[in-house]
Parts: sequence; C-alpha cells; structure tokens
Amino acid sequence: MGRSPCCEKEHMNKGAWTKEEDERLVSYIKSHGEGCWRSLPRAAGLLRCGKSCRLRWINYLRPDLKRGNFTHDEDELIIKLHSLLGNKWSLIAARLPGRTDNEIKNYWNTHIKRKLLSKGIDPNTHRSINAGRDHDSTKREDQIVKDVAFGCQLEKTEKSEEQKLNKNQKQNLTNGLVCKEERLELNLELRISPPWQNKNHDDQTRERSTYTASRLYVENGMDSSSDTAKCQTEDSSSISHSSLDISSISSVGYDFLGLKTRFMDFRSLEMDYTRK
DNA sequence: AAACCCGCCAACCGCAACGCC
DNA sequence: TGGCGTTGCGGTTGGCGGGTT
Repeated sequence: MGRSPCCEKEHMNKGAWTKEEDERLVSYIKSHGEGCWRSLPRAAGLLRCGKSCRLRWINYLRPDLKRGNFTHDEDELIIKLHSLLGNKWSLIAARLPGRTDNEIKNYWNTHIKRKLLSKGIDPNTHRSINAGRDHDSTKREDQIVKDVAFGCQLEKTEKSEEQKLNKNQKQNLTNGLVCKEERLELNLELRISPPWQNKNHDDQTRERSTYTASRLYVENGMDSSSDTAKCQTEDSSSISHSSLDISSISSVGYDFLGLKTRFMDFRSLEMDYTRK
C-alpha cells in the first residue's frame, strides 16, 4: 500500500520559481507564519506542492539568510563540523547562522571536497588519502601533523620539538586533525550548544562567546567504541574565545557520534576521548 | 560566432522521522 | 500501540551561465 502523493502533481508548477510566486509565498508567510506546508499553497494561491514551498522559503526567501560567499571562518567551521557529524547538513547548518543545509551541502560538494582532495585528504574520513597502505608507512605518516581544514601543514618529526611547545602554542598550532604517535588527536575546537536562533547580532556574539572548546582524542583510528573511552574536561582558558557552560551530566551512554560516553547531552560536548 | 564543456546551485525525489489520533 | 498524515533530511538532477575551443 503506497503512500499518497504529497500533491496533485499534474496540476502543479515545477521548476524555477517566478517573482510573483515568491512574492505570494513571502506575503502569506509574513501574515500567517510558517508551518502547515501542505495547506499553505492553496491558501496562498500557489500552484506548488507544500514541499516545494517549504524548500523555497527555507533555502531562498527566509529574511535571515546570509547571501554571498562563505567566509574563511565558515569554511573552517564546516570542515570541523563535517569531521564530527558527517553529512548531517541540517546539524551543520544549525551552527552556521544564515546558512541553509542545502547551501552548505552544495558548497561542500563543489568547493570543500575538492579543496581537501587537493591537499591529499579524504573528505569522507578527514584522513590522509594515503592511509590504508602498510601499517608502518601509515604510522609514519601519522607523525605528520595535518591541518585538515586549512592547509597549514606542520611536520612534527621530533618529539622533543613538540615538547618545547607550551600548551598554548600547541593549542594554536593544532587547528585541525593532529596525529601524535599512537594517539590521533582531533582538536575540533567545537562547541555544541543549542542551534542558532533568529537573534540579533549582539545576542549571537554573546552566545558565541559562551561556547566551550572540545578536543577529541582517538587512538589508532576513528573508531572509539571501546570501553576505555575516557571523558575529561579541560581548562579552556588558553583558547581565545572560550568559557565554560557545562550542563550537569550523569549517565553513560552513546552520543550522537556513536561513541561511548558519559555525556548524553551533547550540548556539553567538552570532552576528550581516549581509546587504548 | 557557434558549439561544447564544466561547474554551480536551485529544486526535486524518496525515505525516515515525527506527531497526532 | 499501530496507523496515517505531515515535516524534515540528504542524495541527486537538470538548467543555466561562464569559460574554452
């Protein structure tokens, strides 16, 4: 038994929206608000299915959309979020005010993917494309500190040199995927908080400032399913825009990445994972 | 100037998730 | 609790425009 179609397709317009359709949709939503997409087209006098109206509004007509090129900061954030969330475009978009999931998805597929590939990084795994050869060479390559996101590649061949760096310096340098001997460190510098809402700039700035830094350690690969997953918080005072806003967490479970964690509430993703 | 190629991105489609009864 | 309608998500497509031959 099939599902009934969302609309009478033979009587519906398809393809690019006209200016008049846009105006009708905008004026209807302005006076009636979003929602009830199925009945909206008829009420607004549009020969479109509800799905199409919703998409047009969300991806193009919404007044809070930020048009124009992605900034370098947005690039960085998208790469970091993708390394953490994968192709969860809606979740990624929720962290980028004014950007839509569709826009980010397109941008990823047309720009960032290519950018990462040109740097020898697999955009799906965020690891070196050459990984997967013999174990020794892979291990050797893991000695190279890779900035996944932004191309600055730091070669860390001498452990003693690394030790010369203080914590702050290391923090500043490791702005991406970092491989340290047996331990792969993913410094995601990512703060999970409630998604961006429609707020004015000051509110957003304030909210941004309440973010906390997170670092993800995974040993011997990305799979962190072992029982030895360890969570710890870290004083983030050394990180430029950081503060603490940790929700109280009590239970052990699996987070949205499928990683075993003590934290079920990912609003407080400030933790280190270590896998033995 | 025309033909072709290629990249971009708006829009579509199918399915999963959600919510209500 | 299961069925059904609605909404949301992510993969894919196709048209358009700019660049190249």
